Amino acid sequence: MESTQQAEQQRSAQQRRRQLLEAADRVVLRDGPHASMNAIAAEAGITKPILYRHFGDKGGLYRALAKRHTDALLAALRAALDAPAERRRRVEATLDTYLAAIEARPQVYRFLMHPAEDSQLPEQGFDVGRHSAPLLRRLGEELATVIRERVDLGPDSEQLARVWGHGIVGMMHGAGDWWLGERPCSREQLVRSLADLLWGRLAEVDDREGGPGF
Amino acid sequence: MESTQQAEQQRSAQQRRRQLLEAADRVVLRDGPHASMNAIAAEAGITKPILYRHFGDKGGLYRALAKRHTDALLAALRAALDAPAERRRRVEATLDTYLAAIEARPQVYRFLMHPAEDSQLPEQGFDVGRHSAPLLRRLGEELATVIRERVDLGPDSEQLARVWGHGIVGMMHGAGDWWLGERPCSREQLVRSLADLLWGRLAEVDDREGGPGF
DNA sequence: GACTGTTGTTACCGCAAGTAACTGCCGGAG
DNA sequence: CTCCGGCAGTTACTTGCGGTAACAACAGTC
Repeated sequence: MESTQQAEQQRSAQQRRRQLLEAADRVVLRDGPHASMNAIAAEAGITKPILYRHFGDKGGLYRALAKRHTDALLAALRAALDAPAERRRRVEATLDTYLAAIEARPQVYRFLMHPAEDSQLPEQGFDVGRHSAPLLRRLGEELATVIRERVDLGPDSEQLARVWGHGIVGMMHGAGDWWLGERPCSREQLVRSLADLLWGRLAEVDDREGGPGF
Repeated sequence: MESTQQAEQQRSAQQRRRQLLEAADRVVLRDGPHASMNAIAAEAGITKPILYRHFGDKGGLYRALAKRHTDALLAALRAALDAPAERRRRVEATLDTYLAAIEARPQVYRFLMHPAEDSQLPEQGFDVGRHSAPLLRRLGEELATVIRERVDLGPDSEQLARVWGHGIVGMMHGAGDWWLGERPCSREQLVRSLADLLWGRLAEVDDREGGPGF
């Protein structure tokens, strides 16, 4: 016991931080986003104040935790997004990568989508329109960049690319969340349906005969 | 008679409940979703236990509060969705109605998007894929119904309509949230850009010459 | 050996959710 | 008139969590 304790003590602060993050990860993935600091500290074999010395407050710990997972997922998505294939294939690969990730580790997904919890000091009123998780914001910007670089949108391409980036990410998120909860179809089918939507099938298909309004 | 007495009591209880909800509304819209039960009770001129007698727990109060606003917004959106106009106009009107609503009352928006708070007993692990606010779920289903009824999608129209419903709602939500936070363009422009996206412009536009991957 | 920084502890504060137990009131029964 | 059951409302409490202050051991340094 003492030897391992001493060995642990001699490690650098960075390594300690990683250790703590891994312990926090285990607890959060087991108990959900409402895991208490006490529980995390206990899992790490220490007590609360040490966590606070390393991460400031709970928001800091959660932000650090979220950053790890976000970076990992973003790297995977970047790979799918940058693959040398035609556009439709890239879009499908990216959708599938995202959906496979949230399907494989739904607890991570649930944690990542928690919008910053508190972290809101009483400023004035409260910050509006910052519901989305940082992951979605980063993803939207990333996709906007890719669109801007790869697609020729004519004038206003800057604005248009950003709108589309966040819109497509939102579509992926919304459909993915619903799908993960109800599992109404296979992943391949979902990917194809969403790609079809983006490919304008909504505009092409006919109205039903006898529908109201016509 | 007992029945009339009970009816009167129920009626007054209903009125009281509405009064309390209105007070809660004021506090939540002033202080944000972290308003304390004490504060709400004080605003209503009473004390905590009465709130608990009426709503069970905080989740119950918040659910009742959210239902009011969700119903109101859904009614407005249904009107836009059912208007007798061509499809593109209906889509734009619906998008604009939603965006105008979140623009006009961002605090309501912020409150509605809070995903059910806790309310999760430790079953096994924790419920996966239920991040989205009830509003978004209901909206997605609503839109799916409209699509299914009005558009001829061939086989698998059931699944396809639901995927598209939730996907489009997610797109609206994601882009709307980002737009509300950064205000990068006018509402009209946002509406048009999103409608363009849905109308397949992404599939139509050309790649940039010299891009990677080709 | 005293001086200082790191790493850890215990014990506490403040605050919010939720509850138990009491009080005052009103309308009907004897 | 009096007594009594039920309902609105209160005070005062428990529990649990985020966050912090103050203290305790141990390392290396002069």
